[in-house]
Amino acid sequence: MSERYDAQAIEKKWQAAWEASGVDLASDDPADTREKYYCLAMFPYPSGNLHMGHVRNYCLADAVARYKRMRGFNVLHPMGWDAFGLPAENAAIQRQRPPAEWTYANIAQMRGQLKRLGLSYDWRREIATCRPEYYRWEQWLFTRLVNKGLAYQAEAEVNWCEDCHTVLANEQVVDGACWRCDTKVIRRNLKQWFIRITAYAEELLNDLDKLAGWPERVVEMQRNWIGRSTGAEVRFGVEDSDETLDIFTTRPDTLMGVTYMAVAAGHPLAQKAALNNPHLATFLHECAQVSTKEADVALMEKRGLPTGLCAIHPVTGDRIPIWVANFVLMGYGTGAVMSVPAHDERDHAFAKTYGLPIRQVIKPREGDWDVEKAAFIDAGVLVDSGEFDGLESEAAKQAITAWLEQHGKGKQRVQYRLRDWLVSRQRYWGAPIPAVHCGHCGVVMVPDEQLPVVLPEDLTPTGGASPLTTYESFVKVDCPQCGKAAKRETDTFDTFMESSWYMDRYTSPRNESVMLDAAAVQRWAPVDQYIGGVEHAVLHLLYARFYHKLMRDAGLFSSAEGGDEPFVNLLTQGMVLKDGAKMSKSKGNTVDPNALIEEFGADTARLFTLFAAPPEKDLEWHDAGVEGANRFLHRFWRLIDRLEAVETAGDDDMAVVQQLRRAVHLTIGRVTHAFEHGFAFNVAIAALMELTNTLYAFEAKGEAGAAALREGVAAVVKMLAPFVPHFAAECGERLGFGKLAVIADWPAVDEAALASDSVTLVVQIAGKKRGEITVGKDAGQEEAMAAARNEPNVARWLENSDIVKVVLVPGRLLNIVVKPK
RNA sequence: GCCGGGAUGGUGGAAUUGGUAGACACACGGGACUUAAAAUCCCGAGAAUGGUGACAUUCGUGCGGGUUCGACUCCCGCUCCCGGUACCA
Repeated sequence: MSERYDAQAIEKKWQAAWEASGVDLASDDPADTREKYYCLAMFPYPSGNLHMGHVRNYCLADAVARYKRMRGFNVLHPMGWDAFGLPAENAAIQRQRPPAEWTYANIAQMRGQLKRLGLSYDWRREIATCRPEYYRWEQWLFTRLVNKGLAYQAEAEVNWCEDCHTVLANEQVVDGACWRCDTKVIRRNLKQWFIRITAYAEELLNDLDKLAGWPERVVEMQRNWIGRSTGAEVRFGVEDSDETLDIFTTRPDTLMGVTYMAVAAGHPLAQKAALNNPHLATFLHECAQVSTKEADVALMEKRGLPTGLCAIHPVTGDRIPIWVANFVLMGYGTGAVMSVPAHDERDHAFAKTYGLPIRQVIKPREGDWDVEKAAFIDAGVLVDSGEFDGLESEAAKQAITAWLEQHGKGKQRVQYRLRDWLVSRQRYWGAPIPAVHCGHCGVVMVPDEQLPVVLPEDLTPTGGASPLTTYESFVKVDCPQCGKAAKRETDTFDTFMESSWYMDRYTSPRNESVMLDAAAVQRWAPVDQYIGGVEHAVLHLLYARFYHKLMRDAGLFSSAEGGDEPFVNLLTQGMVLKDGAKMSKSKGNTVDPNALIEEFGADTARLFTLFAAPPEKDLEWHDAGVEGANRFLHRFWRLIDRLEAVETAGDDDMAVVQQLRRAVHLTIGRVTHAFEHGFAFNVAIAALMELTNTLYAFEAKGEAGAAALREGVAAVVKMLAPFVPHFAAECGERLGFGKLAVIADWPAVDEAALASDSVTLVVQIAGKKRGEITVGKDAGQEEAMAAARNEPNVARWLENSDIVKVVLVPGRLLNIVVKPK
């Protein structure tokens, strides 16, 4: 009889053993012939303490990594820190200490927590993105993008607080006001850095087809985000002016139905018209008081005002009033749209509100439609469209676009919803943008030999403008080109920059001479399995795909070496909830992983998070379930006690032994399936619990029974290893396995043990279950029907009916369709 | 608003992807062991009706329709909840 299962002692013991043995390290040895497997969980923001979402994410990934090692792969499973970001600045403001201090302390704290969970990382490869040896390569790549014209500066709207004199993140705008001082937020134009992701829109869209290992929903979200649409660019004239008003429309077939134009408040025409129109100027000012959040813009009341200007219709030459509308966005398309109230719902509502004319130019192919009542938005046949009358919508799109092209008033164009990536932030705790502003040379990029531009780590933000802007030793710099006194750029990069390439950097994380070592990329990339929250479905995952292609095209690796896509398979895990809401400090519904580990041990925490819900669904936290997971480990521990005490003097019923072996090998098949398809670990663990119950119920009487029992227990131990590695290792030791054997090989299914001569069929009468029969495994319809008629309940149902049809699903069911006599 | 997803017993969830709805677990109830409790082991359980009972019947996967021999699963129309919405990460 062994001692009670002592999680704390066991976990300490095995963590030390694994660290000493180096089993978790990924081998770069070219002589290592094992197939590679790159398993990556999204690295955390070092916010202070590990939360349950992290635990779930990393336990999932660790189970995959450990399983793959057991299957003989050379596994790369790294960890690091997405260390720049807003929360560090917020903490710094509150504590009046530099964000670097807080960040490094958090990293140390969280690293300890990850180690305590027994996650099998190759810690030699740890990355912190706030280190200059990491972000220098981002700066290096960025200067190349600028040279290629893939990065540029342009004006963009930001949320601005007049009082704090600073740019606000969307998160810092609460009900249209500054979160700190409650001042009404206004939109302001600033010169910003962009990366031309739209130049890659087509490839990012097309390569979605390569992502067969991604959830369909994520692919769909990216497809919609990129939002490719084909339409026409149309050039309207402006009355009494040389200017033109360019718009894009996906419905050139409705061109003859335009009754007004709508431009954004920030559009030059609107600004110009407001100069001698105080009423309009007031309206434009009001429009600037909505945050830049898309949801805010979309939900606000649709309002507008005429500019007094008129556009000239490119075909008819008609005068068309130009309105300013608050729902037209400057940063999207050309900042202007043509409005066809008869055939667009939003235009229709706007026209109704302001009494604008509604002109029908498309009719349904059959029947009539009253456009005064509602917009007709489907395709149809053109009417009141002059020479285009009678054309179908599709043909009309072609014809009208062709006409515009012939007359130099437009052309066919592909438009993306995707906008260029705004990468500059007016913040301190981020990677410096490697540019210098020179009075003589203009904007000059920092040359390679002066990289990295190191961020001073000892500043403390106050909540106003970034402390970098007033930090002389940072700002004052000689122009790299002419040598005269110049000013350093004080904007920093969006933190998505760092998280967009870390997956590739992990392949050669310590390389000081290149951003990526092509040989290392070839060895490890792309990531075979990426795991992280659904909330990253679009932004992070799109930027990372983009960045991978940028690095490829910068010549750091070829398609053949690193692939065109960074992540082959993606698992998007659900959130951890409590009382129906996402766990968060502000809601006060967090569960501290540390307390859990101290009370029950890391293995219990691991087992519960994997068992409580399927990985891709949200996990509702209940403390009670944790005890259940712990109880299972204790129960299995006692099963080994029972195995050790088994007596083998008697004789076993071989049929029963065979049945046990069948259960064991069915379970091996089910658990293996979970690892190979979809990672439904909750079901895999349930299967292991079920088998444990079966093993408990089995009583070995002789050698054969004892052997089958031992085989079953050993199989469960091995299959538990990816989930509860310390526990499994200790059980393995009790069973006499070699020191590292438990984490070294995966049990195989013995096909012979699965064989069975008979099957149980459900018998249905007209689709309702009325009984069960046991027949030979190859039984045909006649044999099954004969057996069914022998079932009293089935026979009773057949008594007063005629059989209309019989459906036999082999191995599953027999459905007898009847009608009353 | 737009894009994506979800809803199954008291609870978390399962259902081989159109074939026995509720595996496994939690909570609960009963029994065994114990002086007692804890722990452990065994058993029970969707709801309703009938039957002493084995059992049988009806209803049942958010709501309303449809397809099918058969629907949690597919189609059409809704409701509510969650994620994203470009400066949270």
